[in-house]
Amino acid sequence: MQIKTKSALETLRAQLTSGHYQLGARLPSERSLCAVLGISRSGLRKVLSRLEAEDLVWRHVGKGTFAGPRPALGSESLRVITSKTNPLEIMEARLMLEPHIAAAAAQRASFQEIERLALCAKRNHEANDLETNEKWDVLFHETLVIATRNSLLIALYGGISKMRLSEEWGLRKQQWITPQNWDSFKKQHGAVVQAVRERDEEGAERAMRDHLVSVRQHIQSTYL
Amino acid sequence: MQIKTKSALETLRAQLTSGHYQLGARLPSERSLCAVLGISRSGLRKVLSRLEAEDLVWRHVGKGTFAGPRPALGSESLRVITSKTNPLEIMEARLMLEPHIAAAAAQRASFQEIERLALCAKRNHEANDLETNEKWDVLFHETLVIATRNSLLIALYGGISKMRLSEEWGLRKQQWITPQNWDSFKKQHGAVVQAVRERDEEGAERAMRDHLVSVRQHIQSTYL
DNA sequence: AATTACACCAAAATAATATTGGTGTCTATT
DNA sequence: AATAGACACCAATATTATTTTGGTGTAATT
Repeated sequence: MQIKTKSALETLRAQLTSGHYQLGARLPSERSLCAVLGISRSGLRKVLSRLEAEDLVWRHVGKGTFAGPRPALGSESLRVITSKTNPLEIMEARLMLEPHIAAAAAQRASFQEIERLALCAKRNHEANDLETNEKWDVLFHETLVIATRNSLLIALYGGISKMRLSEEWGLRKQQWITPQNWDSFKKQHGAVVQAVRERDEEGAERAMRDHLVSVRQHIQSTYL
Repeated sequence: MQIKTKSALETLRAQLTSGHYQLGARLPSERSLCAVLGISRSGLRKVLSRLEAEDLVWRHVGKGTFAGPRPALGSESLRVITSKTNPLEIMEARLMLEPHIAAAAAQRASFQEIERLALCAKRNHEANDLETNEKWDVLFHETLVIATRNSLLIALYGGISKMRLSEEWGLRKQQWITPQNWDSFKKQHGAVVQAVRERDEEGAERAMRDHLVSVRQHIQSTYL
């Protein structure tokens, strides 16, 4: 490496470590930065590659060069996720969230929401095709999360709902739904509704966990 | 209402109830639909307003008119949520998710991820301004969720992260961050890292819950 | 009095353009 | 021979412009 590019490297590294560029801040584009430093773009790119290896910057086509380590998260949209996730991942996420959601709902649900919950469970069981069944089931769990009054939770859960209503998901469900578990799911929904109605937070949490564990079990048995 | 518009109303209603338009399907634009039905746009809009009141269609500017009831969830973007939520809501959501995330991470984190975790905790404590501190803290928790290997969880947590990095949030944080708890937060992060390193799922879960409960307590004390 | 025709608005989708990092080649310099 | 520079081109992304959509009001028409 020549003296010119070497001095440029040290200049940049000094600026990055000294806080001249804040964490996450965007550096000038390569085309303008190489002019400022008085070196060619090829030379600058070697410098940047090295700084990237040191986790002092990270780069992305079309975006630019940024100070700090590469953020591994937040870049992917939900659509991209749909293709990468699988039913077991979804169940893991639901098992983390929904029992607590049920508990919070038991604490805060309005009378109207409880009735709506019961209606969803009823329609879900009455449904005579899988698509309608799934729609009411999704609505059941959505109603529950809405009852928590937590707008962030509601927004987050929207991601799960969208995924469940996606087409790829629908095709998969019929593999593990059978007349036997159809009936046990009905009982489990009923248990959740009753616990919420009685403001029994622990009971709602337990009933929801039982339900989701049961669902996961059926998925696992058909997938493994 | 004249006979022409009345017949148009019934035509549309028949198509909507008979399944000519599937649930969620998009109807032609008003400008083309009124031509097809042979009525004026003003007349068509009255018809559509009535159908909307009957929950047979729902409309949105720039999008179009759709068959079925208006979807209650998932329509709001994260930016909208940011204005409606508050620190306590965020902490409730984090308390639901992150202890379980920590447990899963303790089970699956790679060696590299554990080192990165330790680095984030270190940089977080070294930071001498609140903004940098918060950024490393967010990175810490993001690394943890990435270590779960669950792409859905990762996507969902992205919503929480974005909210924490929003400007409104940053202004609030300095109200509850003090030199005293600065140090206790450091110890709590260290406890999480150590538990993950020892593959102690229960310990990681407990350490994370302790940490978040502590954070929530500081928020509550300054807000109430 | 109801309907139509028309003009305009803001939200949203779509299309077009510009910018950015990534890559290779050829020339000039050392 | 080896390195640095200048250039052209690419694909991903951002930015800007344009078009389309439902929403609203007013005047003319029937």
